[in-house]
Parts: sequence; C-alpha cells; structure tokens
Amino acid sequence: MAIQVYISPNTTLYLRDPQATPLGKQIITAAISAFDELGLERLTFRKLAAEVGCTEATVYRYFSDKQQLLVYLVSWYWDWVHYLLQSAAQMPTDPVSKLRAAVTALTQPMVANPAVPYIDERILHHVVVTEGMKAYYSKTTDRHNRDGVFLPYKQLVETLADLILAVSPSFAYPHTLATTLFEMAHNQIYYAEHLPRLTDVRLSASLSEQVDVMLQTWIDRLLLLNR
Amino acid sequence: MAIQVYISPNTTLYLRDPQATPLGKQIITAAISAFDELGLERLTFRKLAAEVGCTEATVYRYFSDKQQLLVYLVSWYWDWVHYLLQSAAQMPTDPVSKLRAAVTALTQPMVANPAVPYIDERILHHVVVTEGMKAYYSKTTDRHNRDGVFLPYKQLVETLADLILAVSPSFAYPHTLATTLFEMAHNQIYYAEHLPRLTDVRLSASLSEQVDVMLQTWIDRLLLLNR
DNA sequence: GATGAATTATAGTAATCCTATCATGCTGAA
DNA sequence: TTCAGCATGATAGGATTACTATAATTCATC
Repeated sequence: MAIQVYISPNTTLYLRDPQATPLGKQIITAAISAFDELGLERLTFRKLAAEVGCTEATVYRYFSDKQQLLVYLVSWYWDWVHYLLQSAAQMPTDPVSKLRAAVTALTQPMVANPAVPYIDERILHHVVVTEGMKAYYSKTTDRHNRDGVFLPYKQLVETLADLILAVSPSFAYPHTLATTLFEMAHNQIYYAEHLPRLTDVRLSASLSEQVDVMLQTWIDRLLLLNR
Repeated sequence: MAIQVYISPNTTLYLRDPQATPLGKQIITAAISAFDELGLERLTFRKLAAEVGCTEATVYRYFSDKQQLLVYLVSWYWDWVHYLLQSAAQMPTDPVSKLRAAVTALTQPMVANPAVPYIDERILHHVVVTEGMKAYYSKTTDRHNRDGVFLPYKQLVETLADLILAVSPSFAYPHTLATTLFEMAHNQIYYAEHLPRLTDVRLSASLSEQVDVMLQTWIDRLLLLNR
C-alpha cells in the first residue's frame, strides 16, 4: 500500500477527468462544499460555476449532470474508505481483531489524505452521510450499475464480508451485515443531527466513538457470542 | 382497533386534505403510480395532472410541492405499517412472540386496506422502498420535523423499541435496532432488485420470507441468545 | 333564480437544465 | 516561429420545471 493514495474513479463517472486539471480540482472542491450546503436538490451547475468562477458550460464539460457529479464524489469516498479499512485491518493478525479494526476505521473516515489537497475528507464524509444514498436510489442506478460505477462500493462490501466470514464462516448474511454496518455508520450520525428520536446515540464530540461501540456490539452479538 | 382504518396525516402535510374530495383521492392514486414509475426526480406536477386529468394548478392546491407529496405518502405508509404491526403484536401473549410477530408484519406491509380503495398498498410499499428515504434526507427535513411531520414514523419506532425492551430490558440500542430493522426490510428488497451483490437475499417469490427469516435471525442474536 | 364561496382553468414569470456556437488563449510539435 | 489542437470563455437560446396570479366556472344555499 503506497503512502500516497491517488483515487481514480471509473471513466464513465465523468466526461473529462476533473483530477487532471487545476480547474477540475477546483470544481471538485467547490462541489463538495456546495453539496454540503445546498444538498442535491438545490445545487445547480450555475451556482457551482459561480463558486468556482467559471461558466456553467465548463462544469458541464466535466460532468454530464449533478447526479453524475454526486456519484463521482461518493465513489471517490468509497475508494478512500476502502483504503482506510484495509490499512486498519492489515496490522492485526487474528480475524476478530482485523474485523474490529475495520469497523472502527469506517466510523472515522474523515482523516485527511495528504496526496489530495483539493478534497476535504471531513466535508466529503458529511456529504456522503446526508446525500450518499441518493447516489444509488435513483432511476439512473441500473444504467450506472451496468457501467460499473458502483464497483468501488461493491468491492468494499466484499472486503468487509470476507473479514466477517473469516470470523464466522457459517454466518449466512455477510453482505447484508457489511452494508448494514456501512449504513448504520452513516445514518446514526444523520439521525443524531436531525431526528434524534430515531437513534440511541447522542450528538456530541464522542459521536464517532458511540457509533463505534455500537457497531462493535452488533459484531459481538451477531458473530462472536454464539458461534 | 377498528376494522376500517382511516389514516389522517398531519395537516401540515398538505394544503387541502386530499382524502376529503374525489379529485384529491385521484391525485393520491395517480401520485403513487407516478412515483413508482418516475421516481421523485422525474415526477412533475404537470405529468401528474395529465395523469389525473386536471391542471397543474389544481395539484398545487392540494400539495405545495412534490417533496411534500412524497412525505405525505410516506407518512400515510408508516401509519398503515403501525396499524399492521400493532395488530400482529396484539395476539401473542409473551414478549418474544409479540416481537417476532411485529417483525414479520413489517416484512409484509403490502396487504390491502379495504377502507381505502384509492391507495394500492402494494405499489405504495414499492414507492417507499425506492423513494422513502428521500422523504427525510432533505434540506426540508428540519422544518418538516418541527411541524411534527415525522411523528408517525417516530411513534412506530417507539412502539417497536418498546417491544424490543420488553424482550431485553438491558439492551442499550432499542431505537437504533428498530430503525435498522425498518430500513433492512426495505433496502434488502431494493438491493435484491438493483444491486444484488450488496445483499444475501435473492429476488424471488419468497423474497419477503427471506427478509423475515433474516430479521428474525438478527433479533435472535442481538437480543435472545445472550441475555 | 341570485349570491357568494369553493374550485378549476388559463396564463404567465422566473429559474433550471441543458446544448450550441464562436472567439480566445495556451501548449506542444513541426 | 508558426501553426494545429485543445481547453475555456462568452453568449445565446430552447425546453422544461416550479410556482403564482387572476379570471372563469361551478355549486350549494338562500
């Protein structure tokens, strides 16, 4: 695993590679902030272009529409989490510690990647928490999926599912548990922020730790205590 | 519990009560089909009005925008599920059977309600599976929440959380488990349909039963096997 | 049948979502 | 140096969407 991590999403995720030009990188930076502030529905390429200081048409040369732009960012995020997760799971030697380390990693994905100064992982994480599911709950999902756009997420799920099976080979639902853990890591944060009666974690500085402890409990009971 | 179930969503969920007029009922019927076919992004009040046979402005008199319309339908759905869940949990006497019956009920929410002929619960269920989370992952969520719009869902979560605590009073995460079960019941279906590598259930006539068995396993391991 | 309220139809504005075209400026090869 | 080729800017504009204002119509009641 290299120290510097360059993440290159699938080429069907953009019209022109935004990581290849300074303007493209500016668009990515501004897009992350704009998604965070406006959300998918209110974000327009006009506003984004105004933020970047270029024209609407220029943004359209990089991404065909805002849905593609969101999928691009989410895809980048999953690649980054995949790297963090594999790094964390590499050090422990026994399967249980590997899985525990992997789960902890996915509750703390807002570490900065020094190789990519134009992406603020902290803000991107928050964008994925609030907008991420819109990337694959859409009428464009089947087409995107045929283009291999969701491969990063699928591979990440496969990696975690393998760690789950290493701990408990007879567990019948490794993929479901993997996706459920990813979703819990996100929506528990969203609920704590917006709909606190839907969760048992509380908005505070220790939110990530609360979620980590909760997911470890899930692992304990689903896989370890009654093998 | 009455045999006929009339569900009356919060009055901030519409401008004019659609259940009070024949045209309003037609709008609901058409909206459910339109959301199913087009999804939130592609649905417009113009298309919906064309389907109903009225004008765009007429639809606007019932609902201020399509987001409100979606929240209305999802809210109606949660009230319906709440009724089904409580009916199912009423018969058993011991807490474990109550919880099991409740969980089974939420994997089969496409039963028809004879009191409401203008709503096809089967299609509405599918709409909630594919579009439901967009009702509360939105920049309008905080405002809607202040208006009490999500009360039906919160109450449903509270009901299931109580059933969970009755089985396992020391369990620390009853609300999180409740919401997770609701979400699994939906997204496992979505994944089976669109992203099968993210789940272990398979698209077939027995999909509901597969999900039921899976959720019962979750209950078993999280609450029962290691009390 | 007339009156007034409820509802609908018509029309129109502003914004959004794109696409097209042409000019300009920069870069790298001949 | 020149020139081809590409990226971007500038500008325009069309189709659709989102929403609103107002006129027209219906309908119950007196």
